Amino acid sequence: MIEADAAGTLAQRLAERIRDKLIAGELRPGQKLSEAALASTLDVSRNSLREAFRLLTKEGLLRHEPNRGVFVATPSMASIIDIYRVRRVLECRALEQAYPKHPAVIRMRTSVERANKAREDGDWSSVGSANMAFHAAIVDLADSSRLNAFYAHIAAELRLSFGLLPDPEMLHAPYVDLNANILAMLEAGKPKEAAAALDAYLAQSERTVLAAFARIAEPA
Amino acid sequence: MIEADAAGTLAQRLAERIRDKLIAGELRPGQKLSEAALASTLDVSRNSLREAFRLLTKEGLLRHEPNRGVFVATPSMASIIDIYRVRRVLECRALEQAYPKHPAVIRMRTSVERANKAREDGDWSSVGSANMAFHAAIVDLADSSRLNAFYAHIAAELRLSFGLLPDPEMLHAPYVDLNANILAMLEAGKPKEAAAALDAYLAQSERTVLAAFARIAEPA
DNA sequence: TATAGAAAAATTGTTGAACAATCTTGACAG
DNA sequence: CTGTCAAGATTGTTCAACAATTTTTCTATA
Repeated sequence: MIEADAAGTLAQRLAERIRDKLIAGELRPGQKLSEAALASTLDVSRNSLREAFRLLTKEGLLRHEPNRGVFVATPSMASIIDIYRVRRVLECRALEQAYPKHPAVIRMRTSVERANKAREDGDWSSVGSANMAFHAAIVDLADSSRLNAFYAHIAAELRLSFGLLPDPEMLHAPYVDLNANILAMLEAGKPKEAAAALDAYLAQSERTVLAAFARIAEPA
Repeated sequence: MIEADAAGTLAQRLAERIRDKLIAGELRPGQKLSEAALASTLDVSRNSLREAFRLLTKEGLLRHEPNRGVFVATPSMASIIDIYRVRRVLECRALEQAYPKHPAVIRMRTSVERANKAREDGDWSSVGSANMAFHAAIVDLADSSRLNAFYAHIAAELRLSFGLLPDPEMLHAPYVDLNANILAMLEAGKPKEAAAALDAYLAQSERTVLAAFARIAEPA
């Protein structure tokens, strides 16, 4: 893996670079992205950058105000609540209706194992990645490429919110065991119970994120 | 309402114009959209048109093959099946978990009434519109702007498939009464039953569409 | 005749400059 | 202090050009 991101058109590559900066926290929410400045920084033309902006705006990562510019999307209580509603619809339904021998179940299991190992090593960042992979695998149970793509956007947007929080990785840590439980129920042929557990998981996670967000949003 | 579509940037307006042509059937699936030709037809620059292409590609209405061009998305059995999977996840879950006094219920009712009236008048096109509105209202029960936006894309893509079929509006006609039943169950405080009925509805609709599609796809 | 391959043409990818339209800033008058 | 208006900066849009890639055309050869 020597190559960086040499795929497709320049706009796509640009979108990827900016997306990385976004989830890496290099670009702060609400920050304005000047066309001229960014174009010269990234050493591309304004036209190409604008195409990338259109891409990222459609993904919900940027906000485009005509004649005013594009800004990094700013997470809010409302957006976090909205995102968790989406997660409940997609994940719970996919899990509830899942075929217990679906290939994605294997990915769920490997994700749990990776998370366990990472937790032992104290590698919280990897715990977070494994957790995200676990939930992406759940959505994949529904066998729809459109749902997968949509969930990828939602997950990226949620990561934007996480980036604002202190100790973002720690948010995932408590849920490793819950994931294992959910997986066990599914493999035991009890998808309904697994879905119920997932619903509880999401409710708890949502409360935690909202609380942490409220703490930093209004320190008044 | 004299104004046509004077909102936002040129790329957005272009996207809307092309989207309209797409669902109106003026642009055929698989057809290549030449940048130079379309730009001169629509009397805009290639750059602006390219921005619009990026928008519509993200919506799933166009397909972008780097260095080869953009094409009108071509419906297939696989895409129809995928879309109906999405519909089941979004609509059934939203209905099942719905609060019976949610404002969207009113829109569901007016949609049913509009469909009934249109059917009496033999206005099948309006029956179709009312039917689409009914299902959009169902998704709105989940109270998520992201789900609403996603469903709008899915609906537009499905309409692309309908456009290929003979008597596309007739596809909606048989379902007016089923919608009324679903609404009645929801208003009677039985969301679970309503969701089950909707699931059956979608299964039947999917079969019909697939059968019609198969008939025109391989007339060998 | 068929076909592989090279040359030519057409199309997409990308850039830079230019100007119009709109927004932002800041000075100034009341 | 506040509202107005001009100046400056930024986005919106177009155009022309060239590079990179694909498609088409044509030819030489088996």
